[in-house]
Amino acid sequence: MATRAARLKPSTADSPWRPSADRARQREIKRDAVILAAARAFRQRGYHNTSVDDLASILNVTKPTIYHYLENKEEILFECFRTGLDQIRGAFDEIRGSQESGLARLTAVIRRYAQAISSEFGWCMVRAEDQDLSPVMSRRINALKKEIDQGLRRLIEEGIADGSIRRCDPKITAFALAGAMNWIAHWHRADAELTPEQIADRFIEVFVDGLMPRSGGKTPTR
Amino acid sequence: MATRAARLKPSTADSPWRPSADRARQREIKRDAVILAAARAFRQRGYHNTSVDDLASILNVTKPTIYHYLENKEEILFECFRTGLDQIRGAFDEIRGSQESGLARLTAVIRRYAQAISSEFGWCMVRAEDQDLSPVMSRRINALKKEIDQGLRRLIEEGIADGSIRRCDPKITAFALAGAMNWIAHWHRADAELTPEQIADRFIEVFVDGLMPRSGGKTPTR
DNA sequence: TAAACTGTATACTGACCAGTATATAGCGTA
DNA sequence: TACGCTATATACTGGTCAGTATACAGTTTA
Repeated sequence: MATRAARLKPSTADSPWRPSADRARQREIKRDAVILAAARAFRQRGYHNTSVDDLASILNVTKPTIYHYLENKEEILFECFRTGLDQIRGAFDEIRGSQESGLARLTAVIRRYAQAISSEFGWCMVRAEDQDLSPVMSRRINALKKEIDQGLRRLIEEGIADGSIRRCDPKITAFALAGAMNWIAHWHRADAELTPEQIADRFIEVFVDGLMPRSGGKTPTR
Repeated sequence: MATRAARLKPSTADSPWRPSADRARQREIKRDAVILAAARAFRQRGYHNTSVDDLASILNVTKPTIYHYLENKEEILFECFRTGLDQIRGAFDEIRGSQESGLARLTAVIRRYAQAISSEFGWCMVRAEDQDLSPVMSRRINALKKEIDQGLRRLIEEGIADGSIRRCDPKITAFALAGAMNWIAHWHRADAELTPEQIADRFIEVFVDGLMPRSGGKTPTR
């Protein structure tokens, strides 16, 4: 957006967009730095226990500098949220057009999902409260959340249709899956013994095979 | 505690403990009313977005009255948390001494767990942040949470030992179960189409049977 | 009836904090 | 060099809110 504005500005220099683009790039880098620092601080101390002054001091600047890059505190939270959520959306993008079974595609999404939730932005994604956001932001966030939920449900439905997933209630199953994964943000820390990949693999085992012993062999997905 | 203090106080009336006990009872009732109102308000608007003045006005009293029954805001949150958590502990108490299989006991706990999480106190239980609590309270809460987690793990281990549960990682499986259930607090509302019992039953189906179709018949637990 | 205790209110304090008004230094452009 | 734009700072404002000092009314106890 800043980049586009810079390009639209008339310029007579022989390399018109070079310096502007560079500045815009700098701006973006700094803005991202604020968002990352915020995500870390929010995860560690909570949204309400982190003041904008705190963020500024973490970044060795003062408050007005933060406000130079982002409208208000809510927008910071929103951007943290969105960054995390985009990773999960990416998981769905990756399997788009895949010819694999519904179950195989679902497990692929689960792996990426677990990674996103374990990231620095996981906490914001999971704990960003409706109540802390204006109605407008709240609607935007809920729309994004809904998209993820629908994506999970659709995969489950497709799995049922192609026979790779047992007949079940797609809605509740999607809730159970999302809940288990979102909860990772509560207990996983970078120094943990299990990597996000390992967690994902074991979750997949639990969900795919179920708790009851099977008479047959192992699942074909592993 | 107030009751005990009242009983210890020397009294010469012919029915010495009657009025005191009555007062203590009144006090308890009012204290509980504060906690319930707080749980509802916190769930609806969040802890930080609910002021003690708000609680007071919901209860048609003023702030000092609230402080007459509870030390500070943190204690209110803690009591909300504990009330919810006690319900889950009750689930474990109920199966104590049961002769059923590990899997059967686990599903029994899940049913009660789902109910507790769907209660008015579910939100507080799940969303009470470490960061909003003093180190002392935080430790107390984490000890209680750990107790639940250990309880789940033990049931899973016992199920594996008695053959009712497939061999799996008890720790991660307990996390997956707890996560799925705790997440109920995020999406379930009293007016939902599914009752907590129905949710629990479908969760059990998902976790027990797994996503992959089984060659054999249905699970014996249903 | 007097003293002590209990429950509740009014009115205040001190801290915190989101957001802003304004100044300024440096850089790009003419 | 002069102008304007960008990035950053200092210093302030207005509002919120947890928690408290104090008063008082009703009830129990002596």
